[in-house]
Amino acid sequence: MALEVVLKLENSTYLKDPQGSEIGKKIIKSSIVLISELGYEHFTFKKLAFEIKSTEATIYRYFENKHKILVYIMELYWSYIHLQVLMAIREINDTHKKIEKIIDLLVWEDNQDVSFGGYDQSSLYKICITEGSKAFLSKEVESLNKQKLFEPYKELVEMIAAVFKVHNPDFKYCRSLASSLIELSHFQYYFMHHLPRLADLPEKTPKSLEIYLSHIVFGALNFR
Amino acid sequence: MALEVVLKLENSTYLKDPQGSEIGKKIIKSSIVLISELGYEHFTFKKLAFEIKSTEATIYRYFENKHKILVYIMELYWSYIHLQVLMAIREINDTHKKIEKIIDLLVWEDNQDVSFGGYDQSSLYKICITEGSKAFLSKEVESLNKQKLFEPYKELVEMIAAVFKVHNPDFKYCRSLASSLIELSHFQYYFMHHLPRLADLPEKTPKSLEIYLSHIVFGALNFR
DNA sequence: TTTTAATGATAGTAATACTATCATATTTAA
DNA sequence: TTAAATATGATAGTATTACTATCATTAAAA
Repeated sequence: MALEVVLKLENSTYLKDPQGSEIGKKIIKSSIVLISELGYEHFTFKKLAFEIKSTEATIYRYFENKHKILVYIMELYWSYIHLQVLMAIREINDTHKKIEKIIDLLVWEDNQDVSFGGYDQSSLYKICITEGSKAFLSKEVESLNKQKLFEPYKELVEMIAAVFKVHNPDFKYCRSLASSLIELSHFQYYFMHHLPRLADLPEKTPKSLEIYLSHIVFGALNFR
Repeated sequence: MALEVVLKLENSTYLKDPQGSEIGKKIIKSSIVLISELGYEHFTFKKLAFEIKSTEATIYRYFENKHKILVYIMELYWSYIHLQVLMAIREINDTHKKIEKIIDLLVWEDNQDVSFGGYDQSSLYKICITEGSKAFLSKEVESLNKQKLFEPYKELVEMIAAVFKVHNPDFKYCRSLASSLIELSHFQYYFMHHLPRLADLPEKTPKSLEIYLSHIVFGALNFR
């Protein structure tokens, strides 16, 4: 299956819509590869300009600064997961199975078979694991938040929380559990690969991470 | 109660031990205040030098770069929590109560009454909430890890994991649960204050966060 | 009291994160 | 078809950052 998906982001993450031009698309594609290779801190507009065979000036016409590019990429990720989850759980009736599916979609295999905007899937996953939280852990949160930059994250959390709510209407922390699930799926993946003494997932398989996350989610939902 | 605690860190976080001189202590104290005020990204050696009425050159004799200062501060935090937990749970026999105490110590009230090294407690907490994960989410992890820079975090996780293991010897993810607990205590605190739609803790009280974390931990430990 | 170590003062460099300007190419609209 | 608008390229320049290096001065230790 090769499904083409194009997600349109509507907010002030960018100055000029990168989806609207060839060079804009190259900016996003190359940013994803570069940030995952160099790490966010070592990623610069100069390196990106060289990569897309253009100039810094051009990039600045699309994005105010590199942080906005990171936020844009994370918005792509959140919207993408949102869409994937929506499509996948539609046909499932059992909430337990829905939740298992959500966990499955949050933990990516190396071979993601759904192409999406032509972006490098494994680079995108690397970024959301290692750089994702840097999108909102900054002094500028309040201002970025006012500009609705984290809307896709919030919508994803609310959608997952709604599934939790159906599973257990008495559970009071559905949103917290949803955001915890998303963050933990990244952090535990990172720990199992880079700081293994902070986790007990020696096999380093997506499956073992999914089992751990299931314990967390169903443990909390079925508590008491 | 005013308890004086001095923690000695033994590794290559620093070039010259900041605890060994007045100016060294000022570097740490002011870094804690400055990073919490400006955020890690806007914190520079120049601003720090101005604050301690010294020069950049002097700071470079203590720390290679600002990232090492952040790691040093996080090591202080992890060691401090470790010590607090050790002292607190010694006299508790019931593992359930031990775990509740751990959660209590991870979530700080505004008025921490235990002075520790003369550092500003609320600034230290702010840093570990907002900047903490930046200490290890970097391309340099592997190298920093080889230099044993995350040892205090690992020891804290292993200590908490040991308590979980006594509570439920069959639970297979004690380390992951411990690191999850620590990270979630920071992230959910951050969400409840800055991105409230990602959490359901409208009261924004330490207590409500502790209750949520208890659900996660005991939910997972008592699962099935 | 002499050596050693710590700090201060100063200078300099390469890279980063921008801002600004003008020319040129391309697209669109009158 | 031509004029106007828009997008990009080329280039330059600035303030700040993240260092490295050197030498003088001061304080502490032998």
